[in-house]
Amino acid sequence: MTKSTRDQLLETARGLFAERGYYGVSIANIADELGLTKQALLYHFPNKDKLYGEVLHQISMELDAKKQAAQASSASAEDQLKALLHALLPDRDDDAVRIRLLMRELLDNVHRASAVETWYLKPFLMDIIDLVKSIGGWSRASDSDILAFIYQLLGAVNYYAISEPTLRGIFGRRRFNALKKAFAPQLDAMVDSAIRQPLRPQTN
Amino acid sequence: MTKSTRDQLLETARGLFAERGYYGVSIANIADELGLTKQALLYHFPNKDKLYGEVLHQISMELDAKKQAAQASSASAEDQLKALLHALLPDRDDDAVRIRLLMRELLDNVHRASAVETWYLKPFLMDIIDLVKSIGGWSRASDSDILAFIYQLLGAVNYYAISEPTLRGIFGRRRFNALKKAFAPQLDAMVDSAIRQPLRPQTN
DNA sequence: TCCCGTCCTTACCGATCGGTAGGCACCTTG
DNA sequence: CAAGGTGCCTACCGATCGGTAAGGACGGGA
Repeated sequence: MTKSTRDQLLETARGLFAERGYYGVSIANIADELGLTKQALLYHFPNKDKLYGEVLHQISMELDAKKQAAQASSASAEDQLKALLHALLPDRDDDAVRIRLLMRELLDNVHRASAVETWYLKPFLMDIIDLVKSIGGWSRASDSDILAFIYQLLGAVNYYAISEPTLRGIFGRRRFNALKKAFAPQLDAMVDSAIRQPLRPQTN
Repeated sequence: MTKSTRDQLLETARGLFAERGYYGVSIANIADELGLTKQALLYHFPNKDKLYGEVLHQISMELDAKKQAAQASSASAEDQLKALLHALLPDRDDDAVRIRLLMRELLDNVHRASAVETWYLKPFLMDIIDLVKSIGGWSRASDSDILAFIYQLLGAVNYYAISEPTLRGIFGRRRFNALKKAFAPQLDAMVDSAIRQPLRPQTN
């Protein structure tokens, strides 16, 4: 069974939106990619905004699935956190596409009234806070400290993910591959060392 | 002495490009903001691309200045690294604007042939690699490990910077301010603990 | 056979895009 | 006073934007 036109449109739209952003892609561009006219697209989706919203919705669900899979995969909270970070690292192309699109959404969220990013992000972060809290030594940390810690890890992963093409361009394929290999262990090391010394009493 | 129209246009363009992206802003939008027509803008800049390029050029120079200031501010390499990270954290509004725009550039760099991000980023990263190398314990680390470490720190800072409005929306002003306060110390702690245990022999 | 959805087309709309051509007011310099 | 450059304007261009209207090809069921 081949994919429906609608699903193909969603997939194509996701790729193009991730690559060029909402305003950088016209609905005609998306339809063209499949050899269709934009009116074909408008038959399946009422307008551009709704199409974009559906793409975002799909992505937020996929991300949630990743989180739940990571939590189910391992017993120790520390390993669950690591598993989640590894799951968020870009392995396949569509991983990178998803992260790029969410990063754009984060940037656009200021001026466009798309609450999608917000409502998916909040429970996502809350769950991870709980996860970190159940790691020995972090149980008495403040929510702010934990959130800062988490957000730094997520930032490391996501920023790296969108930088891959640029880094490959800067350093060449060989050195980039070495970097790619080094990234995950280095991330683990960061989690390890942070967990070993959760927080010095800063009292700020 | 008041700012020249040209400088005002550059400043306005920077803000709008950061907020809505290259395709999300028309040159008429930029000129309107100053009560001018787009033809006034086109008198000062040959076309939209050149204007955007000049904005990027300014930003890359400002970033370079921050790096040099951080390196000059402190004697110990570790403190220099921390100083640089703190300098990159968004304090004023224009800090956030700069980071947002560079993040967009990083996303667009894949398809638009703007080499600007690349040439500013490469020496920037190279310098920081040297900086980290001169920290005790990291001198024998591979360039890949160091780069991964650095990139994680930069990612933490930059991702947080573009997330501030969203995070404020999610958690409210009070809890967001607590997070903002917690972020810098938490970042220092991350650097501290990573420096204390530079790398376990991974041999990958 | 006729009819009715499904799926996609051509034709068209007003608005806006980046950019060009040409002119007008103002200031400086001779 | 005349000349020329500066800084901005109105008018206009073709292309493209998101979206509407209407119709045609095609398949299944009555």
